[in-house]
Formats: sequence, C-alpha cells, structure tokens
Amino acid sequence: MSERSNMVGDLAPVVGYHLRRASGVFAADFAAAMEGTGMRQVLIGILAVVSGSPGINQGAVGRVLGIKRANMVSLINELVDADLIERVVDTADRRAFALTVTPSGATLLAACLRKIETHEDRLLAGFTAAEKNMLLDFLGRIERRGAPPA
Amino acid sequence: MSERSNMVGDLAPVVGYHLRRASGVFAADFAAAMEGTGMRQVLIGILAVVSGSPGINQGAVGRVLGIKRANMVSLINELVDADLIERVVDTADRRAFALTVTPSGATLLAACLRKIETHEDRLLAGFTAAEKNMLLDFLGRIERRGAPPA
DNA sequence: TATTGTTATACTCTATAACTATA
DNA sequence: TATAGTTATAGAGTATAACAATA
Repeated sequence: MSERSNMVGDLAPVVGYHLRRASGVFAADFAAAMEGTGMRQVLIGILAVVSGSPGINQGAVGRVLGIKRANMVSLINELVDADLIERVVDTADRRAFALTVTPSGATLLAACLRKIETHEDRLLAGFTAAEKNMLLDFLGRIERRGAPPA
Repeated sequence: MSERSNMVGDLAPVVGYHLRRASGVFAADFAAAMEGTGMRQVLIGILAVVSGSPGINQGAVGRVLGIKRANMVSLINELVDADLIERVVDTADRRAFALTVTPSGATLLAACLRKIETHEDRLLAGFTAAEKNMLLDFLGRIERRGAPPA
C-alpha cells in the first residue's frame, strides 16, 4: 500500500478532513490556472459578486462571501488600485461605498471565468454531469448549515 | 431573496468555491467542537496518523497529510510539549525521529474522535448514509487528482 | 443605538530557501 | 548525492477590538 492511499487511519471516515484536502487540491490548481492574472480565489469571489450586484457595498459583499468587514478593506483596495472595481460614495447612505466592476474588471473576470471552467473540468474529469450536480447539492446543503455571517 | 441564498452569481456553478465554503463551515464547527481540548484540525490529523502508524517519522506524516517538512517541525514540537506524542531517535536511521502516541495522547485522541463524530453528525444531519458515502467518494476522487506531495 | 468603513493587531496555515547531520 | 530534520522568513486567510462618520 502506498503512502498516499490510506495511511490516514481514523481520519478515513471524517468528511471534514476530506473536505479540507479536496478544497486544498482545488485551491492549488486554481492558483496555477490563474497564473499571470494576479487573481486569487477571494478576489475573483468579490469581483463576481460585485459584477452580479452592481452598486453593492463592502459589508454586503463580505456577508455574501463570509469575509469580515475588517478584512474587506484591503481586498477592495487591491481591486480598486488594479482598476478592476470602482468605489463611489453611495448617495443614499453616505457611510457606504457603492461598488461597480470597471470595464477592465469585467474583461478580466470573463477571462478568469473561462480559465476556471477549464480548471474545474480538469479536476472533475472523472465526474458525470449527474455526479457533479450531486456534489454541488451536497456542498450547498453543508454551506447552509454554517453559522450566519456576523 | 435573502443575501445568503444566491447572490454569488457566476460562482454558483463553481465547485471549487463551494468546496472552500463548505470546508470553512466544517472548520468553524470543528473549532467550536474542540474547545477546551487545545486541538486543531492539523494536530488531530497528525495524532491520528501517528496513532495508526507507530514509529513513523515526521516527513512521512507530512507526506500523508500534505504538510511540508518545514511546517511539521513546530507542529510536532507542540504535540511533544503537550506530552501527546513521543519523539525518539530512530535507531535504524539516526537522521529521523520515530514518533509514537503517548498514553495521554491516545486518551485525548479518542476523546476528540468522539467529539468529532458528534460534530460531523450535526453538520451532516440532512444526509442519508448513502449520500454521505457518495460525498466521501467524490471527495476522495478529487483528492487523488492533486499533485503528489513534495 | 446601530451600521459602514477603517486601523491595528495577532494567530494559523502555507511556501521557499538555506543549513546540519546523517545515509 | 539524497534525505531527515531544522531555522528563518514571508504571504495569505481569518479573527477581535476599538474608532470615526453617518444613519
């Protein structure tokens, strides 16, 4: 038996362990797929959420993605500095910033989503469409058991 | 539609995104379940692997769990300092340490595994046994697509 | 009072490079 | 020369507490 197959002993039936490892496999391949774009998982997440909800503010984006307000600040700064999102004071609530994706942000997001599709297809090559849908369903059910974001 | 249901837009069909979120839900609940034990996900992983392969050395544990040699050092130190594992020079290869779980390490691991079972049952409450097995199968297939550990 | 964004800070996880001692 | 362990270091993710401006 090789070192990789089943040396994990008591961990073998632990879903949380395998979620962690599988998530790591995706993260590593994601990083490789994004090489040259400067994008990371979190940044793509923010870009996608802002793209889907133009005018949304930082706090709301954070609540959707499970990112704390305090940690949103530098992430948004990165995206603004890279001219991928625009941040203007919300006229309806002057505490908040209305976020929108810039043209170059939209272009980059589209390009990244194409790369992500290839990356996902590579990692899920052994999955039928039905299996992939089941996996997405299972993961969604787990996500909804999480504590609501602060 | 609430903020939590589907504001993720283009991320909705992205398995890697949902793996990340679901893994985070498990990690947060795991941490809560381990409160008072001083244990974290990585430490339990190491304890379980050493428990299943007494005499194994640090490098091998790292390869099984996907932890780099350099990062193993302080983790093993933590476990040794807490008297949960014992580290003795391997007589067959004096570069290496043979690792074993101490009696208190075995007791703590057993106690944690019981807590983990409760924690997993809570998060997977909506899953049938067949669904849980399918999920474990899916995750295992993804893990095996990862780059072999350095 | 509550909320938006911010700063400061700290801990964990992960990664690389360079070193030592053994093999 | 290759491997086991180590040190130092850096980047990224995540967490809390406290503050200013606005609601």
